[in-house]
Amino acid sequence: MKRRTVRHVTASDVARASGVSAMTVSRVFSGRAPVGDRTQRKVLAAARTLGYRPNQIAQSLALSRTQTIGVVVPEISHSFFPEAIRGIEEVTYRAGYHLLLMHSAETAERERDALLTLESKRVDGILLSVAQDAGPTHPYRRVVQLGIPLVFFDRCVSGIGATCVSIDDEESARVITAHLIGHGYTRIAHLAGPRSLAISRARRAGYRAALLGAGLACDDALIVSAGLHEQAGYAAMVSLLALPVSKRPRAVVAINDPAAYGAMLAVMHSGLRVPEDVAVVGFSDDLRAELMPVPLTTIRQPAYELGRTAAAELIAQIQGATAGKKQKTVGTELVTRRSCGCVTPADTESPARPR
Amino acid sequence: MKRRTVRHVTASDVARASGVSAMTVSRVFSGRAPVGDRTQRKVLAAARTLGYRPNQIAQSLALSRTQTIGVVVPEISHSFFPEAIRGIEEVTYRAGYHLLLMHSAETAERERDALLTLESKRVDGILLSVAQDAGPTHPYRRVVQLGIPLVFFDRCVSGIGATCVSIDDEESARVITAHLIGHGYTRIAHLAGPRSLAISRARRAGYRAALLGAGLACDDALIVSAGLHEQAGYAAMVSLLALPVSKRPRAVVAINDPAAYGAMLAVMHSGLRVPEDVAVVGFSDDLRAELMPVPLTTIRQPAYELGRTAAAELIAQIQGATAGKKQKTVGTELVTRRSCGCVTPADTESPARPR
DNA sequence: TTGTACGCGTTATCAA
DNA sequence: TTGATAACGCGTACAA
Repeated sequence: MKRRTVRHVTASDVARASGVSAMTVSRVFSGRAPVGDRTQRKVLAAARTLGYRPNQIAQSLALSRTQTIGVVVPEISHSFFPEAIRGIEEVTYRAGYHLLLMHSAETAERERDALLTLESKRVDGILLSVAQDAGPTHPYRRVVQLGIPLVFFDRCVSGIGATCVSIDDEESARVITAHLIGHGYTRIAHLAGPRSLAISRARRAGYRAALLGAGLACDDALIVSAGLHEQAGYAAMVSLLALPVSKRPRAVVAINDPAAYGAMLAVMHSGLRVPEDVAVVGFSDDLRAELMPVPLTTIRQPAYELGRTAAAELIAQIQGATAGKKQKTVGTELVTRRSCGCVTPADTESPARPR
Repeated sequence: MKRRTVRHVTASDVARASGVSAMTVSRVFSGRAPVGDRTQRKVLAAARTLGYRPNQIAQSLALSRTQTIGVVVPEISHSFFPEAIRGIEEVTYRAGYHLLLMHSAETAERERDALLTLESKRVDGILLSVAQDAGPTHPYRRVVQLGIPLVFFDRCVSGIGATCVSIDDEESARVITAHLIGHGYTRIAHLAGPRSLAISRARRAGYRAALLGAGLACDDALIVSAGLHEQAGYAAMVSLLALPVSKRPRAVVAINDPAAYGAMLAVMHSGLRVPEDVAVVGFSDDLRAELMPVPLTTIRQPAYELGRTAAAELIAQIQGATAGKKQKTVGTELVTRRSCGCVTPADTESPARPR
């Protein structure tokens, strides 16, 4: 005959049991008020026997503070985001904040929904990575105007006064493209991401900058619009392979690792070899990069570090720091493996040791 | 001169602006009460111009319901959990619940902490996967006694009256071991997990059952205690390879995929081949299984499905269903790849098509 | 159909 | 050092 409705012990219960007022109980638990030594012991004893835990919902209402941070991600299981979330959690946990995790599923509608919900739930701040098909209207602006601290991570929107923590996409794309150029490639294609995403535009710009900086022509026929996934990379590569042999690229800079993987498969399925016939490089260094049929040369995105940085920045803003830089970047690293054809076999012959 | 403290629009503000009482505003937004047609329009108009959103903290306090579910996971970025969380999110989102994500980092202390916090935050229910070094005291019992619905997923604790959703570890381990036996292996080792985990015990039991069921001896020297990670698998395999050649196993059943990966590397680093000299099979089918130096034969754990099932079960309990089965299992699948030496090369020569 | 009074559990404020 | 009271923003119960 269990009662269904949970009956929780309140401060008044503890107060009654220990012969003081509810206010004193509150003081004991909040810690920041003078309480008599004996009183304190009495209260704590009563609280222990009754199993009292302060009701954080009531606290939140009274204090207008929830100690909770909303995290909005476009994907949950793409390896980048779990890592970033781990970084976020690491920092927020230490600072005494908890995470409300929302999933936008790459859609503008669910992202908007998530923000409104987080507003209703009165989170103290929001960390957000923009959905791929974020629409034209910006629900972010409302958040900023309400005065809710907002920090974008990885995928940002500029011009609305929110801080952005990301890698330097343009510079990183320039570096990896220049790496190919430095090893003698000249006909280099780019599997570009959706134009709606700032990272797509930045990476494309870096790709162009590298070509132009090396005095190479930038042939628009070699820039193919793709999505962010394997299938899209596969399809885009197929279309590049359909070009006349003389126009066919000898190397490909993919928008990210999954797209690079798709491209790699397309090359192999067409009977060509990576990197001998077509070199492929990615962007992300997700878990699988090292284990692909041909280990992938890519840009390592420090997802964990990025999450930490974004979280630290948000907490600083919540705690009233005068908003610092609007743009923070965390460093990336070029990871050279076999797929770019720039390494001697000996370097990568034996499988990596466990890490 | 922005004010730092967020000033939110309340129901009273809307009431004043539309010439009704706060109660009527509440009725309009909760939907379940008779409200005059004209009144409704007035209220909605005022709410829109003012940008009113109900304060869910206040709602929660009044209703003793937060529409929030706590999710406690021991690891965030191990590929299994992101997938499971995605399944959980899918179901809870549709049912109008939100997720408070807590990370126990495989420690009993942080797990306990997480549960107390979730209690304080008055979540409507909790989904939990047990930490590896969960101590002897069970903080779960308190949760159950308080009447907070609790459902374990993947890693469970029995005997405290909470439902458990998991795969049938014992049966799955039996199946994959039997698969090896069916292909002629007789000296089969097991890289076992920590005894403290129920899944470790179950998988070990399945391994034994397969051997005994086939009339094979179960040699304790071939059961090596390992952890759940690459390094542990590597070390355990090294110790097996140090056995006299006649006692050395021809096949290894690892507790999970990371351990199998470590074992595979150990075999290769010792100059032997997988599967020709030592066959290796795993358990999990994480993302990397397909892409390992030798593609890994393993048990596919439907993490997504498991998350969905656990979430659905929890919501049913929250909504007052008489607690159903205490134990639910979701099906697994044997995924045969090259590492077990049971497949002809032709089957796996070309890389998989994109999925 | 609408409004008033009160409670949810806590904290800030002021008085003792 | 401690207690009484009001307030946080909303919903239930009842009255109008």
